[in-house]
Amino acid sequence: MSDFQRYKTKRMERNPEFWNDHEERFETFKLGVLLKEARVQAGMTQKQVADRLQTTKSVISRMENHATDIRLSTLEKFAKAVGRHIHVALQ
Amino acid sequence: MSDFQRYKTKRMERNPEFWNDHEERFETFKLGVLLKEARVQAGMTQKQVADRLQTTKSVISRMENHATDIRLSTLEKFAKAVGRHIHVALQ
DNA sequence: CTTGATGTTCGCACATATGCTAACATGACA
DNA sequence: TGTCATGTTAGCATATGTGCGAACATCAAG
Repeated sequence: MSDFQRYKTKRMERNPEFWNDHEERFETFKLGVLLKEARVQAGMTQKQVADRLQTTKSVISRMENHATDIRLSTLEKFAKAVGRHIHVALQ
Repeated sequence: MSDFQRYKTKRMERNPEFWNDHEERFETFKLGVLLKEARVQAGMTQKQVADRLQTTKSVISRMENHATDIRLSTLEKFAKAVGRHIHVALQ
């Protein structure tokens, strides 16, 4: 089971109406999964990423889980911290 | 000359120190150009895009020119208005 | 059972993107 | 010359993302 499926199942238990029509939240959640995958693939803990960004682990956790939206600059910072860079395209 | 070159030249005249070390602004400006290109290719005016988003043309102009940062949700709205969708990747 | 590492969530203060109006510049066109 | 369409910019109010500390849950190691 994917991380996304796992999350969705867990989320549904607590708050069934969450997924009804919030396409945007859905999209941004997928981004959170993307962030986590990038971090894990870099072999880093949330605290390690946080230290590189001179912030705290709670900030990183929120980005990977709760965030309903995010600024491009924040995304870019995270990407750099895990040794990547973001690519944005309109297609 | 590209839109970017034109802008840079014009911007330099007014505010030479602008480009010294603001990589982030630089990046987000390139995004502005991307937005404008997408809109023009869609054959739409700023007002037409604004109407689809139920906002004003000044908002669109700022996105294409001044914006130093932007939310993913805002980017997505713009993309939809010009008949596209955004693609974000960490590579 | 205790301890440390890791991750999650909440509440608050603060920074800043966003939405709007108004004013202005420019170019096309009658 | 006057008018309209288009685009830019500034100022303000508002919405919301971000940074932080504190409390908590889980799990592995001792």
